[in-house]
Amino acid sequence: MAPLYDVETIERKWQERWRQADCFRAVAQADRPKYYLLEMFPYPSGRIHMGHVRNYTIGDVMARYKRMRGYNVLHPMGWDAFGLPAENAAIKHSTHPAAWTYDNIAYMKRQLQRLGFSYDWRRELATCDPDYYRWEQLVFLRMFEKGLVYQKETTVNWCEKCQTVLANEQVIEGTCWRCDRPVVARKMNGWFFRITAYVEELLAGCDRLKGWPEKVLTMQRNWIGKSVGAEIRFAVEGSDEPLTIFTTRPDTIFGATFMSVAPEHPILDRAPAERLDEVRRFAAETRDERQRAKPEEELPKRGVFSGLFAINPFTGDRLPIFAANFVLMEYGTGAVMAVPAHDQRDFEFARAYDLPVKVVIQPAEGRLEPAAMTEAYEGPGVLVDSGAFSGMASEEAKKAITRYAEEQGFGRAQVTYRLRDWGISRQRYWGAPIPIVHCPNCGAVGVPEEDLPVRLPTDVQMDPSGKSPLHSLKAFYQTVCPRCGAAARRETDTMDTFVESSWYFARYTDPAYDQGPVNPEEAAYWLPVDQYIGGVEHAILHLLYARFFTKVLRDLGLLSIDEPFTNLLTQGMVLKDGAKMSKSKGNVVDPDEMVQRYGADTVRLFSLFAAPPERDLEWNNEGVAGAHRFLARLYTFVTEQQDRLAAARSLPERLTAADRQLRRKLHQTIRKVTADMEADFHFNTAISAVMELCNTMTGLAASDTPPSAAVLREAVEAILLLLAPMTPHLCEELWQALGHTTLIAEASWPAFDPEAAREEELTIVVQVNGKLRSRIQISPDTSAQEVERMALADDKIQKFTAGKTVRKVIVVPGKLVNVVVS
RNA sequence: GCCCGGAUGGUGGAACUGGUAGACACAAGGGACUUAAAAUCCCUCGGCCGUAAGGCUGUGCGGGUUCGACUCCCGCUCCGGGCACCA
Repeated sequence: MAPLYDVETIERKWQERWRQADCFRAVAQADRPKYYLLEMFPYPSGRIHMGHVRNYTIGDVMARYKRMRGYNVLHPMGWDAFGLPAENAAIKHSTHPAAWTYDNIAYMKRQLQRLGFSYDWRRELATCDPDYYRWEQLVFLRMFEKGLVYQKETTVNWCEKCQTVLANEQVIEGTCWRCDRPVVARKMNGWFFRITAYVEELLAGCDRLKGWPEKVLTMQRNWIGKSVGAEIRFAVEGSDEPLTIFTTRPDTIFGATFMSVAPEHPILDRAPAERLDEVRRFAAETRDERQRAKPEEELPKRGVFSGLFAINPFTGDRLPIFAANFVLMEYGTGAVMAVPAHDQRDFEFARAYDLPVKVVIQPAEGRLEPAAMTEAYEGPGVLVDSGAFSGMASEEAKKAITRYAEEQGFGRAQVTYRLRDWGISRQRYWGAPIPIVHCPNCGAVGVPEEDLPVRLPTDVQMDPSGKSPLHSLKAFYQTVCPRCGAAARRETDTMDTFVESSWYFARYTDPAYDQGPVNPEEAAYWLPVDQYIGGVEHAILHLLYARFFTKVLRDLGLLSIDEPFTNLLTQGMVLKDGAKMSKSKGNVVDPDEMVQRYGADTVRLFSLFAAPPERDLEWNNEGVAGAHRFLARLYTFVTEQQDRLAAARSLPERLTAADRQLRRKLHQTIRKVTADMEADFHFNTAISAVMELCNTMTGLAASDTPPSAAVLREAVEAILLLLAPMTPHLCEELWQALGHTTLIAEASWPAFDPEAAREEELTIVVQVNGKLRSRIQISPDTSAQEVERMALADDKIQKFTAGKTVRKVIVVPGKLVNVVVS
């Protein structure tokens, strides 16, 4: 289908006018209410995809709407420009990551501009720009000073072929996503952000973020994974050093029949010589097994007796200590007391190795017999066989037993989290250098702030192996210690790219500020972000990191907010043929092609119309054509009557029935669309309301008794204003056609007139026993008694009530009458 | 396994706080205009019965509450997402 009006000319024209008028430039004005609207910035991968189009369209509608409502709107755009794909592309195409990245930025920027998004491009930033990452390095150093950054040796995903660490998400079923070779676990030194120092505040914030989807908050809470319980020390036979375990069920401690520790647990080094080989072999096997296992696979419970025994401090029982494949060194203390009767994993393990099962909790219903149990009972109940604690309810016993352990000095209440510190070291080239120098005398020393930025050298040759050139670039890593002057080695790892995206929203408030990461005055005016919009795939990573970083920047005195994003909208995916668009499936829809064929307004309109924002959107080319036809009808209607409409002045003194009908529909539509915009971003219903209004308008205009020109003009103007945030180019064009000389982008949102919106006549539904039987027309001021009388007198209703007794009549004012008969 | 969502015509989706189910579109079918096509315009469009008027039925399934249930409650089924030996 060819475009039905000259979209190319119209859209280019208005994009140019907006640019000339500079109408999306944001300037802080203390006396005006601000609105900071932000969409997640893109990675410059090459071209924008429909997911971007949808995300940025939703954001643009809100930004334009808020402007029309009188807010001082900040709506910036930039580029999440560091990342591994640039390195891969550079190797593949024999270019430089920077060149590839900046080419992509230029191309994608043109694409975004062609869609008519109302960004303040003056604030554009790219995170690979030294003027951006120098401030990130400064924040890193301040965090280092405060102990919020530290280095430690840890296990990472390493690809031999690519000579690099892979992020968890780059490990596909145990193999490298790029070369398909198995990933190996490797101990490496790396830098960590102490996000766990903020774990309680991050968790508490989840209860206060009223503007976030509950789903995202739940995911964050789960990720943080707070467990309340107790830490208990068990003496180990023949050793001074106790074995410390963490449990959430101290109430079951009398039921412990053995102990399980992670295969890597240090206590195993103390195993008797005759068991040591077997224990070490088991640890090695488990490591391999975990390596090979698919992530979702639950391995059968296996273990090996260490030869060691622990003493239950409550019972004095001698408990064999097993190395077990299901115990994780990274969680809790890497050791657990095993209560097979009341923990499913321990139960399975006990059955597999023929270990005793001791019941210490009896449920309210029934009675547990160890021999008869086929699974553990993990629910609450009453303690039995638990010494002085017998007879207590399990919840009460948790506290009592913990208190007792504390009094006796072998335990205490303890809280454990699933959240780990954030490992930010990447053995990649295309990232922000970590501003550290490793000195043989002084250890890790921060680069002095006056020496920032530590520039990422650009005169490097990319190594086809994927190995970062920084590791072998003497000019980069050879340096001297800033503290003692000794020859030293510069850190050659770069930062995780999630660091850049953790604070970019704050930088937008003054991206050129050269006195620090954030201009305090601008930040004080604009922050926090009032509305943030992006994909739900960032529910944990980016959104949690950004929350963490906000608190860090606050504690460094750089920001004065606690949370970065007041309201969050997670938009659904764009699907084609029921599946996510992908090259391999061949179901990719190219935004450029769509824009060229139908124009930006049509693409925007369809993205908004096809589904509410939070739901997945099925792309449908026929539907796009339909959206285009709607715009074309409006265009034709206005241009055909342009002279009449442009000449029309104030409303006539006496309105005809058609005038009143159109105005009623018009003002009802303004009310409806305003409510949709304010309440829940349901643009799809807002658009359908405007479509109804257009149908009413064109229908009346073509009738024998058309509305007057002035009323038509009022309707057209309102339609244009209501659609302006969604399809801004066409609305500007038609706004001008009506004779306006100012931009609709700078116009005010229309007000609705309740008087004009009021119905002159209401349709009341009449039911008999809840079934629709008739409709009656009444005037809005008819009394309930009168409505009831009219309903009962209605012919059709009489038919259904004849010969029956009317038991009850329910009148819902303005809605319906239900006659109950029997 | 646990935690969230969701299920409405051929399709995408509407339905306020329990009050006309299917708005608005798309597709399909029929018609008008045209030499023809495109574009445009008009009509039909959940299912069953009926020439019609109208009736019955219908929001994943089974119960319940209510004058009245897509909406609330209880019990399931299926689909999507997140987490997952987390002690």
